[in-house]
Amino acid sequence: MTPTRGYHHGDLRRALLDAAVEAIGESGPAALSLRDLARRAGVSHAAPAHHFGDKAGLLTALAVQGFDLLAWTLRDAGDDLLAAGVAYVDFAVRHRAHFEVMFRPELYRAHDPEVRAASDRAGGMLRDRVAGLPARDGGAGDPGRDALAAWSIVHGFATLWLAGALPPRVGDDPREAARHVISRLVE
Amino acid sequence: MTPTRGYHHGDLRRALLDAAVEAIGESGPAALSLRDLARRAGVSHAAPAHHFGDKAGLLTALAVQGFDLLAWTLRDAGDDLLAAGVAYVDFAVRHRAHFEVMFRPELYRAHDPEVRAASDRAGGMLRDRVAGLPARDGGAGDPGRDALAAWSIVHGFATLWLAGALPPRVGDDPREAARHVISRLVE
DNA sequence: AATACCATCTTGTCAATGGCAAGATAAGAT
DNA sequence: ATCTTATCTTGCCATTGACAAGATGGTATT
Repeated sequence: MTPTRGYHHGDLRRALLDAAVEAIGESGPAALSLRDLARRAGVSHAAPAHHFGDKAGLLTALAVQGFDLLAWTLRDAGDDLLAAGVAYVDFAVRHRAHFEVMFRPELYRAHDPEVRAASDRAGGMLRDRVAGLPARDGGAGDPGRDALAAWSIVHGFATLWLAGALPPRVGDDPREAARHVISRLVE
Repeated sequence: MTPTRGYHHGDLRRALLDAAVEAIGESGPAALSLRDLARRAGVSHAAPAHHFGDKAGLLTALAVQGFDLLAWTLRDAGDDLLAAGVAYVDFAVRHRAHFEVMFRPELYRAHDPEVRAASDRAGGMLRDRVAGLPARDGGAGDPGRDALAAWSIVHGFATLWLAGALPPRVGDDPREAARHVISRLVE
């Protein structure tokens, strides 16, 4: 697969990020070990430091990747808020490792300009979808409040799903379950 | 304060849990160190093991404590769903350390019977409050769906608040902001 | 082509941590 | 008074994150 033969790996940065996604998927971000990533990539224990500085540096890169992925996912989901909400939940489930890091700012450098930029891009996508919401019956729909409510409900559902906190009744299809929950807000 | 003079601490278990709440409040659950807790309590580095076995054991005890606290908080908030929702968010902010552990099952033994029992008690409180929801206009309000939507929105808002992910616009009063968000669902 | 330069990766080391084992101390039970 | 048990300590080991110093190989300059 990877043409890694020589002294130089060739694409170690990407390999380490991929390994991190795999490792976090297995044991969560708290149990992540740089030395384990190095072993998975077949390099020495100090190789990751060169590319990311320290563990927070690696997770910062992962967070940037995650926010970008989320922005693209929301863009591709189209203009409909329900569809965007389902896509948000689907992203959390399919890219669990990224999602779990993104919203745990104590694990990485959340003030990093790249993180801010990518995070703003994703946030903008979500806000744009909320703007299409019909004003609620009787009241003037405050877009800020609506966006916050929409973000909260999809983020909460995704988080509870990932935490395994939901009762079995909810089923095993996150998209289907998310549709039901979100439609309670936007119907 | 604590009569700890002798060889035996007297109430080490409680002291360690208190220290854990303090430490997690400072640096999050991932950075928690048993040895640091031992230092804070003024005992040797191996003392915690006797009471909790290992780190997961200590966090399991903390999760039980947290779910019980949450159940009491919801009970005291009264029957109104809006009030219960605000209380949920308020709990997350005021008992941040407990909350952060409770919904991170990979950190502790989530299948522990004591955890299950306490978690069920808290969940029951929330469901009882949702049962009082008026059926939504036109459709038959499915209580399961309503409960899931209500839980999702308050949990999501609380999580985003704690993560510092919300824009400054939202203000600095979580109860006030939560009231606005939740009323978008229950109005 | 020879040299200098620099990014990449390795080896070696240190302090801190989690966990285990064995022992010391105190408190209560018989 | 002795036995038993719970509680806490000391000592130890493997693992980890971080740092320092060195090895390797590609790239630019002349």
